[in-house]
Amino acid sequence: MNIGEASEQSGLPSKTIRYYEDIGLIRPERGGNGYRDYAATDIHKLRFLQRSRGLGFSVEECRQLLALYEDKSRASADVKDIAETKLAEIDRKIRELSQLRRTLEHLVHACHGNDRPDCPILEGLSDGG
Amino acid sequence: MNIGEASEQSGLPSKTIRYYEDIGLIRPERGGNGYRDYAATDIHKLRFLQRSRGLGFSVEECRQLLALYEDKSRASADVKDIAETKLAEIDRKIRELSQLRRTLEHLVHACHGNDRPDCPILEGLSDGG
DNA sequence: GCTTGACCTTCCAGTTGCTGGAAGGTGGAT
DNA sequence: ATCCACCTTCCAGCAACTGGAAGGTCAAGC
Repeated sequence: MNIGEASEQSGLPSKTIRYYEDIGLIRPERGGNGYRDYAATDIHKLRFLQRSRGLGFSVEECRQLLALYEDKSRASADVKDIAETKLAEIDRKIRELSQLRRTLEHLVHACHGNDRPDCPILEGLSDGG
Repeated sequence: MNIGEASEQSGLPSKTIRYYEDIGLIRPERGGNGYRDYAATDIHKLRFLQRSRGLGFSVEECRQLLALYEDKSRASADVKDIAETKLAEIDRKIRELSQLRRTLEHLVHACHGNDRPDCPILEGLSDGG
């Protein structure tokens, strides 16, 4: 599969896919013509990258997450720690998104027309939960 | 409140806080000595920025989100559209995080010791939940 | 009152993570 | 053979910080 279709399948621009190869996140085969050739697992990894990057994980964190799928990493013991740290982080992100959602919804529905500069909803903004 | 305490309260490095001022996201007062002076609402905004940035929203998106708390924006009609778009986006992010969580947990608990290069869990990686 | 040290200021350079564009090769269709 | 859409590398620029230099501020202690 060429990079164009890989781009479509993963939702990532070709440019970004090449960049991810530059920094060693993926290693597609090359055809006789020099074109990159993406296998199914490459596409899975790319989609995974597309998602986790969009969810606020850094490229290095994504590298760790991807490493969890590599055998040598999965064999290692401290990788479980990494995974559990990531799980906790994901839980926190989910909580924060839920809070953000509540705040936003409240703001849209309840605060319409209120023009005080220090709207009480602002108070709830940072309370997390 | 000086920038150091604002940094502690918000979880953002002072550098980042100054940067956010540079690009016009916040406008703290200045004391007679030239020091930035952060009010409670500034802290709320900073914490909000810390969170929404960490959740994968771009600075420009954060600017839009912050604008929802400004009166002129709240009065406008199409801002409700922005808010609803953001709500949908947040819902999507929550779903993706939940899927990422399931995948990760499954991988940690169920795939231990499996050293096939194309572990079937990889298949589930991109299926979104 | 003078020094010490922790804070603050601006400015400028470097890093990360892309993103766009130039210059040129490949490959199927007419 | 020529077209056009694809691919390649390389290099430059942008977004969002991040670090460090050079210097001002302020409360504490001698």
